[in-house]
Amino acid sequence: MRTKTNPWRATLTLHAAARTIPPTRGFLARKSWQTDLRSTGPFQTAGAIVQIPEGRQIFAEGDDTDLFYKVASSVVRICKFLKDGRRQIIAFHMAGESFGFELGLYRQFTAEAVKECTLVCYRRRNIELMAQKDRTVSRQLLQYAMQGLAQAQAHSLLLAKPRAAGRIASFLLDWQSRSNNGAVIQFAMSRQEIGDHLAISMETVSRILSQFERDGLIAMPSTRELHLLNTRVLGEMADCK
Amino acid sequence: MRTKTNPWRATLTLHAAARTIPPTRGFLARKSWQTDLRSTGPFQTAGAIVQIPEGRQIFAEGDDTDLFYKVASSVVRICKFLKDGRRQIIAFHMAGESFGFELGLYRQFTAEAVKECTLVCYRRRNIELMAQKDRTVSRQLLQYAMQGLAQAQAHSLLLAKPRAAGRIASFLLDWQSRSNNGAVIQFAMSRQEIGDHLAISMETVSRILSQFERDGLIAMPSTRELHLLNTRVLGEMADCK
DNA sequence: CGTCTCCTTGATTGAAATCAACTTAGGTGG
DNA sequence: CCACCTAAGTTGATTTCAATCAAGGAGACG
Repeated sequence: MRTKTNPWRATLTLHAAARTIPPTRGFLARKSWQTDLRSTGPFQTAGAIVQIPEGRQIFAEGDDTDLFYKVASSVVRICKFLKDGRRQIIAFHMAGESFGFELGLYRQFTAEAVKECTLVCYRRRNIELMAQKDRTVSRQLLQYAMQGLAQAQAHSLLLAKPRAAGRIASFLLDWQSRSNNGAVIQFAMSRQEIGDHLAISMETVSRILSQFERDGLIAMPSTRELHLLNTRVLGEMADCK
Repeated sequence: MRTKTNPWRATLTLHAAARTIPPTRGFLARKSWQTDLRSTGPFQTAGAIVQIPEGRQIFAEGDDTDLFYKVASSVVRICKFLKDGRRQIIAFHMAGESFGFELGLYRQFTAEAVKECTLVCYRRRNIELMAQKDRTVSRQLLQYAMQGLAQAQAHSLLLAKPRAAGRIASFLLDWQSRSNNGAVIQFAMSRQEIGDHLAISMETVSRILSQFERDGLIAMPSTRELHLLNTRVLGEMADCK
């Protein structure tokens, strides 16, 4: 092994295990299809509930796109493993958000549980059949796709920011608005994961969060808990840098 | 910087049946969830042809999302004007590609003609009504949204590249595959526009293209014409940096 | 108590932004 | 046709910011 530690190499070994352990298709086929009490849409009766342990892969690049998901609890990361060894996290999804929608027959991205999470899993084929009969289903599908599009575009705008501080400020405000938890943010993900999402190094994430704290913009009671103290200035940083 | 007038609305009233549009191709051409409406689709009779002069705005941030478009000729840029004065171009669209699809009632982005261009314009309300009756229309809508999603995700991956050379190499290869013109690329856009798309400065774009030429990766007979000489090495740069 | 992982902080290096000067291409009118 | 003008593009010098390399600290856990 190398002297330099690769924080997600551990997760990579989990992938290998995950590929053999949870046989996505058979596993779910055996599972009884049950009603998702959290869902309110027309998909209500179509989902199966799945539990995924921390760090475990949900699907991998190259898999069939025969299933898609909705997060019931915790956080999921959607990532791409690049040839140069980097991992780019193109999205985090939290409770209520759907993911796993893809255009082609095979997946372009890998999905993994950031922490142990509960998902509702839909069989694409079933939903497509439903969409043929039920107009509300096809509208819901379009809605999901458009939400994903808006999120991806927002992420492009974030990555286009020239300064790391601006990206982190944007990320904090976005995360706050999505988690609906007031000024308090509970991070499920590590500094490394934040960095892989914002395309900056773990060290820079740490440095800038420290700087924000020194400037009185945030408070960090613990490494994974963060209070936004001055959203106005954070917003200015997000807008301007 | 640019004119604020919207002179194309007048042109809209002259309703002409949309002629056959070049079919979508390239990385978006996938099997599933795809409907090809190039000659028989219901969209064929629903579009109005519009001509937009160079640099002119097609729609602006804040406008109603009551129309969407397909490019018949030339190139369109979709951009966001940021508070710090920067312009981020989130996408270029070329012949055969559609744009202007947005989730909400009001636009998040501005569209402008890079060069004088011809568009086919669809009224969203009409298409939605058609989608209620015709399943192929609703599938086409979903298809458009998914294509936009895939493109936005690809752009996120591009912007996440840490080195400017990698972004430019990716951009060149993407542009080549979309323009279907062999190894020759004709740029409609300026260095500044490329920079605004890749989130790097105009000067760096110029420097790196010069470097590529010195390294024998490309040839530049003129500033807007570019020949890819070594796509293998360009591909490696796109992958690795 | 040691060990591991995650996080923080410091020192150095490297790449791109910025500032600035200069060149080229394209258009206009004499 | 040329002289001129302007916008676009190139190249160089300097500065700035974040990556990298390196070391140490904090918390979890057996």
